[in-house]
Amino acid sequence: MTTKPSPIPSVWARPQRESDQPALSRAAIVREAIVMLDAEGVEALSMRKLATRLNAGAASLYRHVATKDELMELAVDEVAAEIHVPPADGPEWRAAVTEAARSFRTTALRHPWLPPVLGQAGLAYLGPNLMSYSERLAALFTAAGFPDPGTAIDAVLSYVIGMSTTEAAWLTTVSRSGDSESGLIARLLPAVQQATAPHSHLSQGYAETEEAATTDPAALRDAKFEAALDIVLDGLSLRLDTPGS
Amino acid sequence: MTTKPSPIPSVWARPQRESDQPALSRAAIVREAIVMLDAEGVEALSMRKLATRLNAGAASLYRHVATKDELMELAVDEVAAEIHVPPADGPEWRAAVTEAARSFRTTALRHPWLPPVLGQAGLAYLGPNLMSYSERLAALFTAAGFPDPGTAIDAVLSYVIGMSTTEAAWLTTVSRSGDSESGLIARLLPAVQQATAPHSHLSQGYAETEEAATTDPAALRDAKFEAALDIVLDGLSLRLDTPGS
DNA sequence: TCCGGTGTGCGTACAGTGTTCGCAACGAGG
DNA sequence: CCTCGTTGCGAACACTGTACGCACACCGGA
Repeated sequence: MTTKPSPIPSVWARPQRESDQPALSRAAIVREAIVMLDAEGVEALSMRKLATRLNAGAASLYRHVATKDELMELAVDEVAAEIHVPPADGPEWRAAVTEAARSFRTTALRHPWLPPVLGQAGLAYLGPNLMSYSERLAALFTAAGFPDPGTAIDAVLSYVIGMSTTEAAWLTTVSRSGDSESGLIARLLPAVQQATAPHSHLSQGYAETEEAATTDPAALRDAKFEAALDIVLDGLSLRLDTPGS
Repeated sequence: MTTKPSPIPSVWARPQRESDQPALSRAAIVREAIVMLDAEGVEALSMRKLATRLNAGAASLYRHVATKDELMELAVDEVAAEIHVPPADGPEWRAAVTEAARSFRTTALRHPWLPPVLGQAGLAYLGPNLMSYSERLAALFTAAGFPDPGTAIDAVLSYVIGMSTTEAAWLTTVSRSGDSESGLIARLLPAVQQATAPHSHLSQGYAETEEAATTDPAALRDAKFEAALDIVLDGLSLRLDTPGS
């Protein structure tokens, strides 16, 4: 109100191109969007808040990005660049695939908004970084000698996506709760016990949950990821030793 | 305007409890929400539209449901009741698990909004139907004699979730495109070819895509699901034959 | 030196969202 | 008959994503 009281064009110091920030570019927008997503989650990202953070007006963003969905696709692909896949070198395929799977997971957990967005997006899959990720995975499996690399990719990638989705959802609720992971587990324990009470196998299984409150939950999640991944990789190795069909 | 021009309380036929619909209940709300979600997807569901469909005002819904997120959790759990798991009967575990996996997938594809919501939801997992699903899965794996049923569940469930998420995202884009599945594939082919051009392994792999335009895409998806599932199940069977550790 | 044209920033407005408040009408119990 | 707790809801609030159109900065040519 006090800063711009009159529309008098008798302006003294004109805008003079406030060169604090290096202007406004698609790259800068995407970068800052990712920062916001990481910090506060999907529902905290609004075009207006993002613009304010960039010292810009909301409408300005639309000069560089067609729509919020497109911005999301760009963010997804940008983040996909962080996933590391070892080069294809034949016999060491198991270690390499394990590394690729771990890298996907850590990226997904570093950006917990990623899995659900991936699950909605649709055509973000055509982004260059996601493309080159798939490409490198395919190269790895063909170099290893798999007769049907496509199915191999489906198996391990689906597993990794599913596991990461579940974990990311959990991490999101953790950070929304404002509590630590073990703290939330402890607070949740009564509810879980009550819910699992009528289910004999579950109450037995969720005895682990009690452990999780004492030991480090993150380490336990790591172990679970590795264990189930090993199952999938075992299944894969069968396809390699007996190249039937 | 013409229906309620004056606030005169000289009302003749009072509301008289319009008994077309059986009033308004949490169950009815959730049911109708699922109908809307199935028909038009997540972003088409708003409290106001939902209320209108139930011949009610928007605010009325909040008498039966605390928040939209809670409504979503209820919808997720309601839909989870459709997933079928065969009873645990020992040696036939492979067929039974396959059936459970297929049932999860068909449910997810019947309600394509489910996977992304599952990935955001957080504590929907404590709903009674999801609980009993997990319970029946656990029963199945323990009856089969797996030394570590938890990891077995992780492996197959993560795979199924990941695959269903990807497929559901694809089906969502298909239905948003207003085209048929093979029609959309055909229209998308140029873009895909361009995107995969610099990636040798991918352009080879996506040669299948050309097939998909001619043959039935749904059948092809079914086959892919089964093939990768078999890999996971092979890995599982190893854990059973050699009960190491 | 001026002069258009092009691209960028953005104030404003619109239609829609989830949710809250407070009031009206009802059915049941005393 | 009169209360009381419950249910429905009109209106309002604080937001959201996005379209429109104007103002201004820059730049190549005259």
